[in-house]
Amino acid sequence: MPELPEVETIRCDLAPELTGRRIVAVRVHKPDIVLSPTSAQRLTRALAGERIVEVSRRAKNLLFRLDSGRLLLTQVRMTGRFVLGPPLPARSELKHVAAEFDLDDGRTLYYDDVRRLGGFTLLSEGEWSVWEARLGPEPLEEDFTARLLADRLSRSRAPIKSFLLDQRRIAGIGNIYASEALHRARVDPRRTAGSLKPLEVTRLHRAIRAVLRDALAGSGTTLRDYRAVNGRSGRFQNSLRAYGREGEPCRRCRSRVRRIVQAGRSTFYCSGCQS
DNA sequence: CTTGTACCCTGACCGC
DNA sequence: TGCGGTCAGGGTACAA
Repeated sequence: MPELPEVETIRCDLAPELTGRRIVAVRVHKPDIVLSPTSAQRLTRALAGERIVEVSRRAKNLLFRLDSGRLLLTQVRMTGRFVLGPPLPARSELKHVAAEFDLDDGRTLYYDDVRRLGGFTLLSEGEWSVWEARLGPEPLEEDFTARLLADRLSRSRAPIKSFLLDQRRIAGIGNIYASEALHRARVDPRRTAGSLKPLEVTRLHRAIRAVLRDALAGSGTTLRDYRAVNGRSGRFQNSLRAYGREGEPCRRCRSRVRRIVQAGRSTFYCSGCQS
C-alpha cells in the first residue's frame, strides 16, 4: 500500500469530512475485500446507523472509530483509494468500486481497488489491541528513539532492507521509503541489521524520520496507482534519490544507482556512497 | 524463534 | 494486433 506518508495523507483528507458523520447505508460490490472473520453481509448490517467519531491511523492501517466503540479497519495496500462524492467522481477514479458508504449528509464515500488486495474488517476494542500488539513503533512518534532502533537492530540478522519492511519491528515503512532511508543514511541495503555501527544507526534513525516527514509534507509519492482522496497525486516522487532510478547517476556521488532483489522485492541503492 | 518464498489480484508495459 | 512474460507502493500463511 501506500506507506505511512500516503496513508496519513488519506487520513488527513478524510478526517474533517467524516468525523461526526453517520453511515446510512453500505453496499459491498466485491465481497472479497471484506476480510474474515467479518463478511460482506455482516459489515453491511453492522455499519448501518453507526456514527464515525474519529479517523485515525496506525502504521499503514486506517481506522474509523465508531460510536459503538468498534473500529472499522482499512488497509488500502497497493491500489485501494477513497473518493468522496458528490459531485459524482470522474469515471477514471471509479473503475473498480468495491464498496460504497452512504453518509447522513447526502454524500457517498467510495472505495475503489483494482487489484482488491486491500480491504476492511470490523474489530472490537479488544480485537484491535491484539492486532496492534503485533506492530512495531511509529517512526514519527517521539518514543521512536535511536536507542530503541539500535536495540531492535541488534536482535536481527536479517538484511537491513528486509528489517525495515518488517512491520513488527518498525511500523509504516514500505518498499519505497526503505530504499530512500538507506540511501540518505548511506547504508548498504545488503548489510545485516545487527551489523550496523552506532554512527550508522544514528544516521539511519535520522534518515527514516526525515524521509517520512518530507514525504508527508509532499502528500506522499505517486508512481502509478496511489492517489489521495478525490484523485489528488502526491509530489514526493520528484524527490526520490534511489527508488526507481536504476542506471541513473546518484545525486550525491554520481555513481550508478543499482537495482537488486531482496526477499522478492526491488531494492535501489547507490553502489558508490552506500557501503 | 527467525528468515525467505509463494500467493492473493489486475493492469501496464516490453519484446517478439 | 496479439501473446507471453515481468513487474507493481502489501501482508499473510507456510516452509525451511
